[in-house]
Amino acid sequence: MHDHAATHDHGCGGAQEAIARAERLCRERDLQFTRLRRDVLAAVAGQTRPMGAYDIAEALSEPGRRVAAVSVYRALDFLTEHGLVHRIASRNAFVSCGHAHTDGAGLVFLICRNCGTIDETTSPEVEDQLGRTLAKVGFKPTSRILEVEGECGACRLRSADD
Amino acid sequence: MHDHAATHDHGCGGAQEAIARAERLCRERDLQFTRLRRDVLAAVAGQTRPMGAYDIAEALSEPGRRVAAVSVYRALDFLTEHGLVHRIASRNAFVSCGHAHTDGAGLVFLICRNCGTIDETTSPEVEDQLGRTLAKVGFKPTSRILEVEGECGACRLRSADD
DNA sequence: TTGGTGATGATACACTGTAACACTCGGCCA
DNA sequence: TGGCCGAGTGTTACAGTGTATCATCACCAA
Repeated sequence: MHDHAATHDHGCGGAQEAIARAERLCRERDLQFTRLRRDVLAAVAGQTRPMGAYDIAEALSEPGRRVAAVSVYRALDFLTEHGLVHRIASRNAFVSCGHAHTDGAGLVFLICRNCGTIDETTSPEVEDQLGRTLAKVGFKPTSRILEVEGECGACRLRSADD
Repeated sequence: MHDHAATHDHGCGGAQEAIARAERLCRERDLQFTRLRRDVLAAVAGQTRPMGAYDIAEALSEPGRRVAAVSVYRALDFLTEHGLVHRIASRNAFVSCGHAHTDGAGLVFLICRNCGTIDETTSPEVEDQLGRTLAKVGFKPTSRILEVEGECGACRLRSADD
């Protein structure tokens, strides 16, 4: 397959997998994977675009059940804390984690200006250089966010077709 | 002095310099550096921590003059557009640009968890590796944000003193 | 049973950002 | 001179994002 490690494994099919991984992780760590948390994860994992907390709340609400945004935020706190979803700071929105990795280190988010999808990769080289740069200025990192906006591969091909 | 290129030149003294640079830039590009824009820049440049738009509005308001947040946002739009201040996405806040560079490319923001100050550097090496990584996955970048949270050099020394 | 803990529901609120409209001020042109 | 136009600003209202607080429920342990 393609030569880049991390690509869309969100998108409909990805939701099943994301939930399976979450269940496994919660069993291992003795955490509660409740219905709300599962539903929030499913909603986020069913999209290739980032969802706002209020979007999620609306998506989960139905005639019989009203899910308030605050509940969604709590579920998202849980999910982000355990690396199952990520927050996209530049969009105030959330995406499900496409990786199987445990710690959220070294992630790069690729946000397409055209189609809005978010892809996620890691780059040890970037990580490495960044670590070196930080060491040089005497800064001890605990977390970092790296978000790139631009045009994704699919959209570039599509616009080349014109 | 220290071996890292970019360090605090905000902080009180930096405000004068930031304004001087802004005036120069606006003259060059035939832009209006109005009182409001100058005051907003001064407020931001007088701090080493990021300021929220509402903080700025409050700081500029006095008995005789009420500055509404929306006015501050407009001034900030202008200032960010021309690279005079930067928005810190992870904090919904703004800092004045410590560099003399023109385009906002390759910036790294260092946010201290302890004292809250924000430092700014650039790293061609990180930039370079990131470009390579993006090329590999076929993503064409237009802008990026890179924000690192952790402990700054000053705070590390201070905590080592204990 | 009682008490504690973690998750959820519900309301209210604080903070962040934008839309829409009116007004002023300066420059420009008839 | 007078009128027009555009940029900047003031003002109000509102949309979107996130948190504080308290009540309730389920579950487990003493």
